[in-house]
Amino acid sequence: MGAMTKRTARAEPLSRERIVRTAVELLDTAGARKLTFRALTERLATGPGAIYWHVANKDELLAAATDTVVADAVSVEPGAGDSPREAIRSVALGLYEATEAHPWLAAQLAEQFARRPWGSVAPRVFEALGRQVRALGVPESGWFTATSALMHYVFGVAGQNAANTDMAADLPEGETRTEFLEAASRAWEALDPEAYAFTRAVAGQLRDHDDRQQFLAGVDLVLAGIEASVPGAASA
Amino acid sequence: MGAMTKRTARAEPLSRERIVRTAVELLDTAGARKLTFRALTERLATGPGAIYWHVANKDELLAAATDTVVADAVSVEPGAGDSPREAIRSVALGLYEATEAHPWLAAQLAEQFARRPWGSVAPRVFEALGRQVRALGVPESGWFTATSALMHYVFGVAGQNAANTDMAADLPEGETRTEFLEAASRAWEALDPEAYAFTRAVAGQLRDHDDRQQFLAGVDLVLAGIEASVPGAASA
DNA sequence: ACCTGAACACCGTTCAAGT
DNA sequence: ACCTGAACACCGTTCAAGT
Repeated sequence: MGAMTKRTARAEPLSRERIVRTAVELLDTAGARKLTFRALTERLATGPGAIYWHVANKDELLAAATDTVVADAVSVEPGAGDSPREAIRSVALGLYEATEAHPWLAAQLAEQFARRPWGSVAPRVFEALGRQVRALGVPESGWFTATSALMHYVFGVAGQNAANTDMAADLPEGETRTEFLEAASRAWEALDPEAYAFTRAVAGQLRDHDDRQQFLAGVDLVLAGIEASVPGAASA
Repeated sequence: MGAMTKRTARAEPLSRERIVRTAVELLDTAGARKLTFRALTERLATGPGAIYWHVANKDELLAAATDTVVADAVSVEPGAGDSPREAIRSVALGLYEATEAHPWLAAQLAEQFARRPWGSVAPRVFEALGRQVRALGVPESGWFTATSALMHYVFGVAGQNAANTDMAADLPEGETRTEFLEAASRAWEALDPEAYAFTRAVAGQLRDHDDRQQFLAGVDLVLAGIEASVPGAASA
């Protein structure tokens, strides 16, 4: 219509922060595979060169996007009256919910943590979980092992559960989580009875489980293992 | 030299199996980012169309490559005299070592398991770990939770440790694992003393830990949590 | 049934040139 | 200091055509 053809909000000047924010939006709405510099330049109404002035490359952009979201998820302070155990559950749940809200996050968490453990993402998660591990009474020599185990569990599960949401936006469409689990469960039931006796026996649990409840059950399980290493404590 | 210019072994005809095997070789030697259809056609001395006749697309090729390697890693039967606990450790260690030998594997495991849990990779791992979980005496209602927790831990750690090897082939070169941990540890020590008190305190453990030993310590920790849910058993 | 290879529709990244 | 946008060197995938 008329002289103004650009439909993008243009008041805000380009900045690293705005680029990262737009990247997160694009990741959330279109999926990881659709985050391209082309799509970004279109949304921001600039050229690729402008983006490269603020951001070194795509890897750095993904790292920054991941960091923003994780910082947000971890920033929720546990309630003052919470036991360490409750605090760990709430930190873990916060990360779990972040991966639900941002289906691309889980894969990026794994990627970031693996490729740049010195980056900002790992310390954030490590710190949030580790403080509560310490409060649990774990001796200092066990801090690293216990916190690592917790973190790996959280990342692992979050990755698996989130991906299905991702698929809905990315691959076949209209498939709900229930249908997805239904299909997976049926596939497990169709496995060879001898070679896959255990997996077949557990197909029903795969079908009926509730993701969040299952996630917390696993956190409790790891917590039980950690608490077993606490000198004075009796098991809850 | 002379009339024979193609240096590739040509006796073997093209087949899905040969394509997958070549893909694994390429992944191992050149890294995940260098596995392209271009590189593949060159090594196999064909055109892309030939590959697409045997394999649907790149995703399927990666799935097949992952499946081969996992099948191999999991195929090692635990010793007849092993306790379930020892058997779990040896299955876990087998997967850990596979990700050490194939640095690209960890990321693919996460990917495969997330995007296609009905695929062949997940059941293989689930079955190998789950049989021992059952042998441990875990009640049936806890099989899924316990096995999932174990598997996620194994994948999580494997991912983190393997990536550094990957980086050596992929990003900056010449960096050894020790130097890598040294740098990460120093970065953790330089964090803000208030916001990152725990992470700073643990920087030394990051620097000094042995990957494999740490991995097994985590497995033991999760095992302790699982055993806490076994009715009759006393803790080891 | 199996393979060829040109072509298509994309990528991330660079860089001379502008303001 | 910040931005433009054409150009470069790639991708995965398709498909008419061959044998």
